[in-house]
Amino acid sequence: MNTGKKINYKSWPFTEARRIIKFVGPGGLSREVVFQTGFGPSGLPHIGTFAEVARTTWVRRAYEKLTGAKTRLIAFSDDLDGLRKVPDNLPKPEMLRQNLGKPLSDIPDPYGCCESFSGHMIGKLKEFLDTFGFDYELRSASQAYRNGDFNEGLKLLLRNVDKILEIILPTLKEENREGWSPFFPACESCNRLYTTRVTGYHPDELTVDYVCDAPFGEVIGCGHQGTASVLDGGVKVGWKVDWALRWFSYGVNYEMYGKDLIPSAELSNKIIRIMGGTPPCGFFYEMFLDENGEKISKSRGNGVSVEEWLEYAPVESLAYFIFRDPRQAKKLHLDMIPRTVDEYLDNLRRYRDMDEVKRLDSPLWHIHEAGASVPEYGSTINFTMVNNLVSALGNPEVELVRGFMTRYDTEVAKYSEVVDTLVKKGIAYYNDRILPNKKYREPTDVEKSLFEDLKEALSAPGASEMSEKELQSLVFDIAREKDVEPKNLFAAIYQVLLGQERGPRFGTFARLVGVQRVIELIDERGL
RNA sequence: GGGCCGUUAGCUCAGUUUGGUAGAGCAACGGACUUUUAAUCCGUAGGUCGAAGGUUCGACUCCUUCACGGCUCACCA
Repeated sequence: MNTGKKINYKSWPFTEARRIIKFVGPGGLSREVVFQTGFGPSGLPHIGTFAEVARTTWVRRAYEKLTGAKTRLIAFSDDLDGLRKVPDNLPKPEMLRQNLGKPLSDIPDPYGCCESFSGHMIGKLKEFLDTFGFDYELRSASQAYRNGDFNEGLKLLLRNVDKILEIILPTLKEENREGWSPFFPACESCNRLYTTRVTGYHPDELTVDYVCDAPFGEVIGCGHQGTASVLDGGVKVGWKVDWALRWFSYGVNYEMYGKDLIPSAELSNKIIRIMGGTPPCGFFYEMFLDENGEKISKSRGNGVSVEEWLEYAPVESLAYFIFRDPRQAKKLHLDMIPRTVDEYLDNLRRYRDMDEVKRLDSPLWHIHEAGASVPEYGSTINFTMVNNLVSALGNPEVELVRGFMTRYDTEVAKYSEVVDTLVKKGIAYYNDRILPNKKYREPTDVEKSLFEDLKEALSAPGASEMSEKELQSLVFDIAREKDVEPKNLFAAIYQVLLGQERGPRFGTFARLVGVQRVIELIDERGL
């Protein structure tokens, strides 16, 4: 894989890959590079989850392409975090309320199907990621801590707790500094994490003393006093320290994060240095915004979910959208789906004629498994056209739409896979987003009589055998007979019969849906 | 208060790494197909590249300052 080495591919995953190459140094190329991405399992996976794994994967593939080196992607779930508040979109809120402050991995599954709360969420995450064919190793905090994966790092943290406090405390509000500890012991009596306070450190014994008496939301500590080992899951460490611990223990070389985590990443960098480790190559990305430019938040329900997007458009289009410059905040809303899909299809058409060098900088190369699975597409059919067509046909079957398109472009059959998805999604989009906004105009008196003429002509013997051309000229004849500009009658057909400003060529349309259907449309409007 | 991003055509964005008098798509407008209407083709118009200063023979591009819009952080991962 040396062919690409001298070429400066400029798409951002390659820019990132070059950063990693520089970062690991000449000796690093022979070692496996570890990419990481982390998730909080307190909720269901969402678009940010998708974006983070996708982007990390793109950089990973670019790095592999440039170096031929081996890589791994660790997907890490923070299931040892305590439940901080009861999510309002989950069942059994009362049960969850009673478990506030306990590790997510030790709380029953509110859906009742998995072994724990976090088990359910991790299962969903896995399902979600597998849908898109991502390659990753799933790990969880509960396993990692309890298996002792982090023990070496935890020892170092305890031995250097003074230095860590020195770094973290100045970043806290005055009133929170007193008594703050990077360690959260799980109370051996009530199993809560956030109600314990560390009262003493014992680096030689590898333990901490604690008392479980702190208030946490609606709950308060049980009053238990004890000593916990920092090893094997006896304590969990606080967020920024946790991040450093993971980097240290797994030898993470690359991780992406939202820009809200920049300060956290800086602190974690300092902490891992105290531990004697090397911080990974970090990359922050901008947030997703809704149509009003506000940050997308699941709890507020603004913006778009992955599920919604996939209902109306193929997954490739979402990947295509997310691919664009991660350093630029992106507005994400459903109304931009048609444009995004069309742009994606445009790229697909152009991809065929690109040389290898250009292809590597195409978003399609990246989003389709490093160029391994870019579909062929040469038709001019796009999402906008499908939408117009579906709209004109009035919620048709997939078959009917395909038939219509074949008339327009005989090539369509060659790309049936792409086109069929397009049509299916287009129909869903039409039903949910266009149909509710249709406006049927009442016809004028003149138009009424024109429609009557049209209906009469279409009902005449032999009309059902008319060709597209004959049907088309029928409209002209009828209009001219009454001294009406033909274009006005066409406009009336779209606005009165179909409830839209524009539409397909009448002859083709009538031929496909059948003369009888046109008559029905006229009848339906009470003409 | 700290950090960050953005500002280029009506809209959505390329172009900035490696300086050489601005591009695409859509929208608009005009035309062609002896019938403008899912379309296609040809063409036209549209930008003091947020502002000012600096470096340079030359700046959208590099440097400095500022303005505007927005995001984010202070233990919540």
